[in-house]
Amino acid sequence: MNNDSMKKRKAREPSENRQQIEARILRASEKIFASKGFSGSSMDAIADEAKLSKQNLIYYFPSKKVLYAKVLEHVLDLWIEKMHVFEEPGLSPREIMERYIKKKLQLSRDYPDASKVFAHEIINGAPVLRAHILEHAKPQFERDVAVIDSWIEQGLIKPVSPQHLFFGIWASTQTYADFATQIQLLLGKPSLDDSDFENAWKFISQSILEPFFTE
Amino acid sequence: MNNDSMKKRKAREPSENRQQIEARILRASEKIFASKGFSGSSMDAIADEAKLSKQNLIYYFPSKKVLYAKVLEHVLDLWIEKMHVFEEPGLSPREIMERYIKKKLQLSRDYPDASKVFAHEIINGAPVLRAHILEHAKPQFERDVAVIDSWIEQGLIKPVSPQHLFFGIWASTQTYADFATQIQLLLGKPSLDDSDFENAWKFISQSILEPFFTE
DNA sequence: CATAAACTTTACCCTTTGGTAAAATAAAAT
DNA sequence: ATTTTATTTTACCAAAGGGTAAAGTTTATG
Repeated sequence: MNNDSMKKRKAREPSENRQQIEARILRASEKIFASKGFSGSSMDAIADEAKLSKQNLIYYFPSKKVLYAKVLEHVLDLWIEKMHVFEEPGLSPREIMERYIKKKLQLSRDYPDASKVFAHEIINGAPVLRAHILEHAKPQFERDVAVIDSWIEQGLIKPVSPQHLFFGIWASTQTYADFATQIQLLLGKPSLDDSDFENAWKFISQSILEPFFTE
Repeated sequence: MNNDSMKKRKAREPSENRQQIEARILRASEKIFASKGFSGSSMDAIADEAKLSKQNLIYYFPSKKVLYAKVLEHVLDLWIEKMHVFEEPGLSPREIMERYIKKKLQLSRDYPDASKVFAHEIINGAPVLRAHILEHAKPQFERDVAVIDSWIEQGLIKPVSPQHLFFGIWASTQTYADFATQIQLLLGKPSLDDSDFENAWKFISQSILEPFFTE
């Protein structure tokens, strides 16, 4: 008895349209969750932002939790999965960290909402991400810390607490996403532009690369 | 017709008790707003935290907005009013900035909830603080920037973008309040202790004081 | 101790919120 | 063309959320 002979017809492939709609919803969700966090965001607000009805939204994503989980998946992919110190042969510690910091800064510029969703989740006590952080991010973090430590042992860089080095890098790069509003207001600009990120980069590299990663 | 002759007795002075209760409520509110932000926090949750009924809470503070405004007042007082660069005679730029950074770090340790409330407000687009930032914080910021600039002109410190210097200081100090959860999880500690703040200070002073504020 | 003022509790009320259920419509596939 | 399947809309609903109103209770003071 093969499929063709059965009563049931084969389910349609997810149409191009459905994927587009889901993507639209996820972008909208990310935006809403970014500004209000999980409990402050309503399905109605998300539906509005995605330009469909709340009921229709629920048709695509059955609950707010599911939606939030999906958004977090994207965030994690950007923030943790792809963010670690790559020890590529031929690259000096300085070059590796330069890439790391530039990439982090790039993420803040390109995905500020993802950064904010992550910030909300952490400020909130990481109710959803706690397990993932312990199981995936922490081991990765420890490997990255070990890399820095080995550089110190080899005398390639100046002694520094690798842990706090990372905390500092994350803080000073993510601030350009999470606290963009404050920065814009203080700089008197409607939004952050290339030059702001250029200046951010200059400062961060002066304060982190220069002191520790110069032979 | 003097007061004594009138029917109405004079209103009681705010009793010791009332002040204590209001303080308790404000602490509770700060805690709840810190973890969930304005729209994610409910009067019920705040009442619970402050150990009184919702109705009773409303007796003391007539609305959530009012409560939030009061909490923000405290936050602003700590974060902005008292935080600026004091040009005390006899102190070198390095000493002044050392104090500034230490104080900031102290605030993160002593008032993490205040920091988080502020973070929520900013991530949210500063709906309530916008005016205050423009009218008070921005002018203060510009004065502080001018101080740094003058140090650079006098050749007292290495050239640096004063604006981004402040953004970097704020980010790397506040992260120990706002992102404490993440830091705890990654360090495998139940809470941040003195040694963590000591290490944070070492790192920040190495990355900010050393490079720019060493003659 | 009587009474005004301060505080607390009880009853409501309207709106928002996250969802369920099912009816109506659109789009494929046979 | 017809029947499945996918999508959208319409009707509801129970719980939560922010308050209002007023009754009841405590406390201080004349």
